[in-house]
Amino acid sequence: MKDFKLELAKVLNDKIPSLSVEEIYNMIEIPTNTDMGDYAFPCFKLAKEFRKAPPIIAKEIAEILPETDFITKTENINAYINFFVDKEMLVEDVIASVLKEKENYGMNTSKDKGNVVIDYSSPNIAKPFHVGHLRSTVIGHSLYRIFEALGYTCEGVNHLGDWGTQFGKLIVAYQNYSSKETVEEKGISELLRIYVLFHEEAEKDPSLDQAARDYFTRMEQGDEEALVLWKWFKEISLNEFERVYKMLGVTFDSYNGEAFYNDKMAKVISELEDKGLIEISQGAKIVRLDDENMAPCLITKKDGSSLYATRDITAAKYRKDNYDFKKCIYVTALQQNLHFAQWFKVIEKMGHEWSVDLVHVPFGMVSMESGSLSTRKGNVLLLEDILREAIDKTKQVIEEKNPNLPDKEEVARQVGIGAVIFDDMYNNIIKDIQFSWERVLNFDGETGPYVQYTHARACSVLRKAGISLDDTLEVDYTVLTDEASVGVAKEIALFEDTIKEAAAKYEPSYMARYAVDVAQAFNKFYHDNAILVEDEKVKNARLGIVIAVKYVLKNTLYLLGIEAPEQM
RNA sequence: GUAUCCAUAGCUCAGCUGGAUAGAGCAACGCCCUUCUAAGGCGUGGGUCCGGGGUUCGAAUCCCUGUGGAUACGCCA
Repeated sequence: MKDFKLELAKVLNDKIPSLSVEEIYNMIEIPTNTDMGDYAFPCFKLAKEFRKAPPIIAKEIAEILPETDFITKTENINAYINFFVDKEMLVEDVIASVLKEKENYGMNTSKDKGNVVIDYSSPNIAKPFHVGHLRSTVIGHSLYRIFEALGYTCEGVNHLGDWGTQFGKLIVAYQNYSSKETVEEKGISELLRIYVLFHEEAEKDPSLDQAARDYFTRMEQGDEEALVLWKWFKEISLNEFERVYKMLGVTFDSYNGEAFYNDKMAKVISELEDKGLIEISQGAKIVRLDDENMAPCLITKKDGSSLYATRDITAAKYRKDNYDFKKCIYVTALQQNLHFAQWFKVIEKMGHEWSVDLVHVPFGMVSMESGSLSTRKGNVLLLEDILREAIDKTKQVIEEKNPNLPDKEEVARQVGIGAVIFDDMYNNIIKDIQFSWERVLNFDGETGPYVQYTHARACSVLRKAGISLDDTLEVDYTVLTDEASVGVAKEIALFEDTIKEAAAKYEPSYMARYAVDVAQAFNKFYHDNAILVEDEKVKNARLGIVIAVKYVLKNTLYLLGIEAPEQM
């Protein structure tokens, strides 16, 4: 695809040699108002060099610019030079390349950019999967696909919270308040019940906490009895998680959780000691970070057992050794900022230059009307319940709008879940979210179902047209110069840049916003232009747009981890 | 107390590395289905961009400061 902006930068560079093509490229803007042009070049910055007022400079440059094939009109308003690109060329350039590349449009399949490790979802074993876990899961999964689309090879790691003192708590709780039969029968909900109960009881009787810590220490020392229980709890949880992942369509390449690093930590601790970073403080091993204006990073407790940071440092080293990553991305809540800042710094102090490739992607908190989520307090909203509710709502809408739809169950699943995923990533991920049934179950406006609906609409037209996506379409681009058609083409042209920006900012929301932009442009086009008309030339040209939109919407939804049903 | 994050329309938010009259969606009201899916399109109303300084030709955007909210700060993850 041709980069008109770059071509334009070259033309301008010819008259403004003091700036590089790249500098000019970065100065070129897209006007807020489309009837001011397709591109604009502001001349304010040239004032110093030319020693003239910006509007005069703009006027002078505009006058000496050579004629080019792709610029039809150059207009000078104040300090701006506005350019109008040849509409036919623009539309042809964009639509033809989508029709040529088809489902690979915008997707770099070369896999030659190196490895990216993405650590996401990472739920704690023995706790149910609630709304709070959705964000990491869905954001990480989307980033995975975004980086793959840019040519990276991703390794999706579910760093399960399957190690730590909470298992000591769970074991103590199990022994005190439950039985083998009850856990077998009720599964994770029983584990949750006794976990909550434990915390209530421990407030009254602190010796329970001590007992829990002792049990965890035994686990780290390889105690059989403790490990059998631990393994059992883990299996129960994993079964539950798998069910949710399947619903969401989320996958992982590795389930190496915290326990996986149990036998690898000693080496790291001795490395820290060898490098003189460890200090004993109140019986615990710590790395001081005073010079960084941060609290110390705790490496081991006074009883010698490991901590969160110990396992993260160990895991990072393991990943570097095994994946030789270009980046290692951690998708976790903003609350963990300090934790990541601390241990990233520890890695740096160890002398590993790859510490700069460790990236924490923080997201905002999810709360409910009823207050903050807390597993320990039992204030949870299960993700599965939300997904089910969304699917049910979708079924109702289908019965109302399209009762003859084939495959209703499957479509309801795709749309209901798409709605939940889209809602979670529509805003910048740093924003806190207060969970709202009203918002999640709203399918109008800037929502997942709206984008899916637009895609299904495009598919419907293609079905009615009786053409297959494999057919080669003769498109006469001269009939696609109306505002709505050009509008669609311009949106499509932004696809690749949007993916790059989404990756650079670790913001799947860019893709969600983009999906809506494309859908809006297409719906306007759809409304303004009859597609299946008598005139073959017009029909084929407009079908070209429909096909292009279908591919772009489908790919954008894919990058968000959302399915694109052909009918709904 | 210290650190980090957030503050834009009634509500939820966009606004890219500062640039031409601050944009969407929801909600409200009005219009458009004998025409390819109305989960759609079009229109109307609605804004001291939290306050105050500063940098700049130019600030919602950058810097400082105040206010309000959230979160985190040693043996949880």
